[in-house]
Amino acid sequence: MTETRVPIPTLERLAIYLRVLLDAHEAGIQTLSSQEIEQHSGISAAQFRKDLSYFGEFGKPGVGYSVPGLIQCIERILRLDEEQPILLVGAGNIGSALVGYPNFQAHRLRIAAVFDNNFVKIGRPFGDLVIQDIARIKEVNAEIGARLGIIAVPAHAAQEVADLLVEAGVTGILNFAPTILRVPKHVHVRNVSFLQELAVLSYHATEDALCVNGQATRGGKDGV
Amino acid sequence: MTETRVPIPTLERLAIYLRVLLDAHEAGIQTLSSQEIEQHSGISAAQFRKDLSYFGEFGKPGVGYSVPGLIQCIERILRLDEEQPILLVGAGNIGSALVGYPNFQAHRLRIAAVFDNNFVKIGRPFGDLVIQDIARIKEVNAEIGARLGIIAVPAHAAQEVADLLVEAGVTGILNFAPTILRVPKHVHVRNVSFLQELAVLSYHATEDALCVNGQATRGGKDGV
DNA sequence: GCGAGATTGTGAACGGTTTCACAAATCACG
DNA sequence: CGTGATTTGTGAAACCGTTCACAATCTCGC
Repeated sequence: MTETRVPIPTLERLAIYLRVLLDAHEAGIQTLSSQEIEQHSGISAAQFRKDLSYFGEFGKPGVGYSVPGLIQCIERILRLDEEQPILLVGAGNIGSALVGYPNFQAHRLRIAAVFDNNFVKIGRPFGDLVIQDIARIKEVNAEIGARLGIIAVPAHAAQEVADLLVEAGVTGILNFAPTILRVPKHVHVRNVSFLQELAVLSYHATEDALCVNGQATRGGKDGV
Repeated sequence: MTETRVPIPTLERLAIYLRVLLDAHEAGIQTLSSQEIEQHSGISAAQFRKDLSYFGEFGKPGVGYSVPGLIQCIERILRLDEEQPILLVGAGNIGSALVGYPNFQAHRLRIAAVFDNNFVKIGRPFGDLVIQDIARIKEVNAEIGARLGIIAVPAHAAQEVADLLVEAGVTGILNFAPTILRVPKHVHVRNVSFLQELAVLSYHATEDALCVNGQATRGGKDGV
């Protein structure tokens, strides 16, 4: 284990391994080999071992990995070993789906507060929470101390919300708005774009490669 | 432009360029250089040009790219130039957010039918649609002819739904359930996992590298 | 206690994407 | 029409992540 920076894909897979391990744990399985993890995760055994090697040595040669042990380790790595409060901004459809999302709990992720700028919504209940005024976000997070925030507002408001989240002390933002966010260097952003995902699928869904080369260039005329 | 397979990351970025171009178009801008696209998308100019080069030549040296022209080309590439019907399975929170998602329209993506297996829900309105029995999905899609499907059901039901979608003729699946789906080779799956995204952010949100090496291996004892 | 069998951790090879750098193309303007 | 400034498209180089292959480690049964 050399002191390299951990690749993002590795971190993403870590969350997958964790899910597999939690399932196995629930099923009462005590030990799993990298081979078996491959079967359950679809990720190659070699990849799994390499991923873990960034963080240390967690298995026993000839045996495999202790399920409860590895769960603990991965949770520690991902900082999911203690409750991780999250600020949600945007009490619309997506926000609603998120507060109702049942799987957060198992990973100790908890939406600790919801904000919106719509005066009609402020004060109304939202899941177990009450919608608060976005203007008070900094003040509220002084209590909560959340480092994670979710942006579930329309694109045109997203940058402003991002600025507020950063000011409130958030260093990780999950962004559902289809916009590029400008944030300070120490803040991490991950974008979730349904459109992007569907666009990629749309491309693949039709296999005939209808190339549009020459035409395309000519199409440019109307713009110049 | 050689006849290479297009990298997935390129396709993902194509959707981003398209968004930037649509914004520019709305603002009345007629021409954009790769440099300007970089400014608006956060993706390097060289990357942009390389991405487009997989599909042909769309720009004019010394000038840049015609905004309306390039919009058309990218839409054609991504098969977003004509309406793309989508089957949604799962009339829960996430499904609800999706039918209410306003940005699909601009990309000609349309959720054409919603399915669920809950008898209480079947027949009820859902957005502009009526929830239909999942058992009839194949029959219904014989009419619609959708090639894209969205899985927004609990993890334990996801594989079964995937099988039904494939049988109904879908070749691209957007999966919101936290499970690995097994599908035939010709079917493409893209997973959206809030947990995974938040886990990655959670890792980065705390910068102190608390390594847990030796301990971890020992922690394994309780499992073996 | 020892040999057979299993599985890990990791350096090295590989393959694919991104970045670089520059020739070719286009336009503006005198 | 020719020169200079601009920008594209793309081969080559650099970079990064994945796959491979094997020595080191551990367990089990005799």
